[in-house]
Amino acid sequence: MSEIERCEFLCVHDEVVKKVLSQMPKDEALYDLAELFKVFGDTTRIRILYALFEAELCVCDTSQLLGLSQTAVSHQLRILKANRLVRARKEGKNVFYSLADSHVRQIIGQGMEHVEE
Amino acid sequence: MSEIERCEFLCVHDEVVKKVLSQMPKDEALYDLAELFKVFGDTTRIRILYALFEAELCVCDTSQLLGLSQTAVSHQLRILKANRLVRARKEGKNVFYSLADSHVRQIIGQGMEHVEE
DNA sequence: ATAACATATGAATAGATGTTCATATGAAAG
DNA sequence: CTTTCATATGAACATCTATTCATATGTTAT
Repeated sequence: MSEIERCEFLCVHDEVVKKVLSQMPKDEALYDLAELFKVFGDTTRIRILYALFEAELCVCDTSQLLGLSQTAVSHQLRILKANRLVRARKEGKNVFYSLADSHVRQIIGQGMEHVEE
Repeated sequence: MSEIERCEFLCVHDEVVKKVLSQMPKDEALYDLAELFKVFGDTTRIRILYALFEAELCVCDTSQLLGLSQTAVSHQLRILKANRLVRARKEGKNVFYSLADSHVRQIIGQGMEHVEE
């Protein structure tokens, strides 16, 4: 009898396991969810998002505001856009970015509440 | 005149910049926030958290439920606990973990909404 | 005490990720 | 059309992180 089987019969309450298994979202959804949070899980991106809380900003503005290189900001904005967290609006040579939807504020808001406790 | 200065005077609207700068949280808070989201940004940890949505589970249960090694689960639960996302309750040889507070559900819920759109 | 078991921990390795550097694209101005 | 500027992109490098393996801790039962 393997270690795994042993443990299963000792610890697991069948009903609980079945209940949990039946209510777990699909792996793909969980993967996507983790990918989304990964996007929030970087100081640079969080700072960019927070800056966009207050105003729409172009890449150049953002990089100066936050003391980052233009390239770094551009790379991160690309990731934010790919995950539909920001929107881009082109105006001449500039590209202005803004928050994409209300989820961004809500997710960050909840996170901040947790951190500040 | 450096590239940076050039850009600043061309793109930045002083009022906007001042407004954004004045409303940015402290770097420390933003760092902590990113650290928190980093915790959510891993498939294994998300799966563990979701499993705990439905029931309190011991390490062994969790590892079998999710098809992970005991060690991997233990390492991840340690991180979740350090970030106050789960609670531990010792009962004999077993340690039962459960969600720590309502923020966890809310943050994950918001994230799932965004992903499912 | 000793064996069996659940959990935790430390070190090592492999894979992922952010920044930088160099360069490309595309738009406005001269 | 050539220059200047804002932005984007690709490759390389350095750092971080999750898993595994080996082992330690602490609890229960014999």
